[in-house]
Amino acid sequence: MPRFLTESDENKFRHELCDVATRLFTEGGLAAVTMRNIADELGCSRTTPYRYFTDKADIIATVRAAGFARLADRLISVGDSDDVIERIRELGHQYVEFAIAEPAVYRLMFGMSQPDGEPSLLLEAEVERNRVAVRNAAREAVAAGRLHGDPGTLARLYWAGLHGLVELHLDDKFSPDHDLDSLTSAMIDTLIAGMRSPA
Amino acid sequence: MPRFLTESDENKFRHELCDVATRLFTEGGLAAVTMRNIADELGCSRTTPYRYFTDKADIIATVRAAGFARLADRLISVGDSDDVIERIRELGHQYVEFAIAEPAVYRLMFGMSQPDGEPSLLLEAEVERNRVAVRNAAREAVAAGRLHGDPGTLARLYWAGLHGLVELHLDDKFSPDHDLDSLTSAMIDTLIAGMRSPA
DNA sequence: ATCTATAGCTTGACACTGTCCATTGACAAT
DNA sequence: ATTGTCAATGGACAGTGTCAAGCTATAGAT
Repeated sequence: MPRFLTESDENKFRHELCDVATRLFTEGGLAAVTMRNIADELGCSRTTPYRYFTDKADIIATVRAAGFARLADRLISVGDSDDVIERIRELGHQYVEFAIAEPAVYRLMFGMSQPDGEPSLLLEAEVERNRVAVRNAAREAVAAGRLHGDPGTLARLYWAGLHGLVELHLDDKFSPDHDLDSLTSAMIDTLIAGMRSPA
Repeated sequence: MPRFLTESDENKFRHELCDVATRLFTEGGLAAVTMRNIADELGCSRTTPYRYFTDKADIIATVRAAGFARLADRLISVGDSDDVIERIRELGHQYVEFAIAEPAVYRLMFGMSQPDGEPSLLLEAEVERNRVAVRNAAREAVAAGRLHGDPGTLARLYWAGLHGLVELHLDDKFSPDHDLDSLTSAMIDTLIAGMRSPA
């Protein structure tokens, strides 16, 4: 009988490949993420990854899923402050901080949604973790009477506002002289202020 | 002396190629936008476009610029209503309507910002037209005393909120049961409400 | 200790991409 | 009619993702 791969062996390889792909993308953009480059960096043949991933698309999806996982960890790490509003503020700042810390990955996470084939379940699960992190914060604020409206709607608006801010900043769509930090605070303040008064 | 190309000849070819590329992208995604496909659709050789465009990147940039031009036309077409706030509302709805009308182009416009080479001046100019359209509306509202804050900041927040909403919708990042129209109204109302009270 | 069946890896193709470059074709001025 | 030259073409070339056949090394059977 030949040598068999432990499940932890598979996971280890997948993890290492994911790290390499992430680094290649961060350093050289999508053009640098090539099967040959990944293989060279990993010290294996160019077709070896096909044992562990079905596609190159599968690899990209895994990199994106890992990014969403790190973002969700950040959002969840925002502890229960005594002030619910303050917690929402901190959550927003953590969101933007992640985007600034990993701009390349952030753009890959949101800019590569292609309606091809069946979507990665792992990716979908990690996105959901982010959803609930924001939704929980909104729900608590509404329950505490500090915000008014449908928690689901409020969560979506909050996420969208922050995401739009980050994307336009990363794409340099804003006028040249803008400070993302103060703009982030302004967005958070404006949204929260708008959510305070009953509809 | 050989046959020379009129400047209008060049513009005509460029325009037709841009239309073809836009259609190919809308129908088959980025993978369908290939020099050979464009050439076949245009009835010319695969290298002929290189007389009119420097690169494939130049072609993509032109398609994006045309998209920004159509969006800017929409935003500018929002007439001076007697109510400044109502004008801002209508501008927001027009923005989202464009994204829904041309989702593929919208994603190309915002999802293809690569820090490669020198940026297309035409593209930059069309983006600026969008900026001023939103900024003017914000400026007027502040001048009329209906909104409070720095007009530039308000314009950026408004654009970012709408853009984030559209992107998360197009990328299916929201929970399954959401209505973009009502979400758009909610975003507009929330932002405007938050911008009403002095900071 | 030897043999063998086979999981995992590798190499060689293939179709495809964008783009350069030499060649061809067609036309305006002489 | 000749000619000079711009525009268009088709043949390459390096690069891509991926399939398929062959190779290697090893775990279990003898």
